[in-house]
Amino acid sequence: MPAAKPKMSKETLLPLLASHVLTNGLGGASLRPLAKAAGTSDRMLIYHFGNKETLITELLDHIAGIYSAALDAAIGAERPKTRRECFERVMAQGSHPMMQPFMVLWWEIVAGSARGLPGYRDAAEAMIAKQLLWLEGQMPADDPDPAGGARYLLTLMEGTLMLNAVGHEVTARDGIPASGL
Amino acid sequence: MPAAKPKMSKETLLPLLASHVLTNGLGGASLRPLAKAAGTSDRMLIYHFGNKETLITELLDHIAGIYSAALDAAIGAERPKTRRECFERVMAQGSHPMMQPFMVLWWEIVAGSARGLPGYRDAAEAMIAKQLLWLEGQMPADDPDPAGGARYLLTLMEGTLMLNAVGHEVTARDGIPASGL
DNA sequence: CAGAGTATGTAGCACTCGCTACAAAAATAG
DNA sequence: CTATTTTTGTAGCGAGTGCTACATACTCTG
Repeated sequence: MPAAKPKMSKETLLPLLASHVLTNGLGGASLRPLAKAAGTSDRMLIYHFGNKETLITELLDHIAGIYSAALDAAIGAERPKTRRECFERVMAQGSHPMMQPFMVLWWEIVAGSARGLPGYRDAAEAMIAKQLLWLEGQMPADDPDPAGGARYLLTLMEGTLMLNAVGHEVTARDGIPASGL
Repeated sequence: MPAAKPKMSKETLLPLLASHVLTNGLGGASLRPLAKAAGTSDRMLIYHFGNKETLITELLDHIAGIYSAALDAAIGAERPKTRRECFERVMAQGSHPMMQPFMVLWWEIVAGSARGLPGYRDAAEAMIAKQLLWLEGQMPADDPDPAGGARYLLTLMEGTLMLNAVGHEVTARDGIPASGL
């Protein structure tokens, strides 16, 4: 017998949409390809979400949730000894090929947030807040100021990731002082 | 008599196109609005540039040139005394309202570069390289490692600007250690 | 001035966009 | 089972997309 209908809904649709957006981008996403990736029609996307804007907004929210869950799942076993070690470990994780689609999408979210597109700002804020919290939990146990250190490392990380994104890997690598942090 | 025809060409077109893109964004730019902003028709844009892709590429190159010239025009009179002073001065300049359209566009360029869109990467690379060079020239005169310091400050700056772009101004401000740099 | 090349306007093509009207099927309620 | 509501398919609308065909002007060369 043919596959039974999976009874689609926002909840079943969003993961499929997210997966499509992670590989194909967010800015150029249009209803018909999105629908095809989710096994439906544009007609049904509008039916479930009302219009494209709220679809994107809810999709961004969903993606922020995925990201948050991914961070939760990536808690290191033992705490790093130094801030530098923490930085390097987190950067290694963020540079992992598996995370690359996420990074590519991330800059699109930043761009949308900077331009004030609806939904982007909230998603970006949530993802940064989560990352900050997570980073704070990953700081060395004896760090005198974990919250401040997390903010500092986050700033360095994002600057480094951006330089990587635009092909300045060398600048990014040499931008981190050999000692200090 | 009516205004004489200014004899359009790539060179006369690009500044008008750049101005339109700076306020209206790059991703959603389409030929007809671009042409209208430049006082022409889509027909003529294709005539001069061949197709949209090379138009965007040349436009990005032109915008990188504008940015470079703006940096050249913004050389401080006297050198800062410390790296921190240098950082704060440069950040103040980058946060100036006048520069905001540039910053909004910048993240769009980063996103395009991360996604591998043609032309974006080269423009982003050029702008970062220019900024790095400029920053190096703005470092304190007695800095032991101006090139390394410039890379470090650039990393911090871009991380901070990104946090600003997504509404984490507080995180951005507190992400810079009170002493050290 | 004749002819050649360059520049520009008009109209339109094939396509995609977000979205809707209409109707039929499917599930649910009584 | 009947009646109502929820879910889905088909078809299409009006607008916008990049781009082209064709014809016309303009400008320069001989």
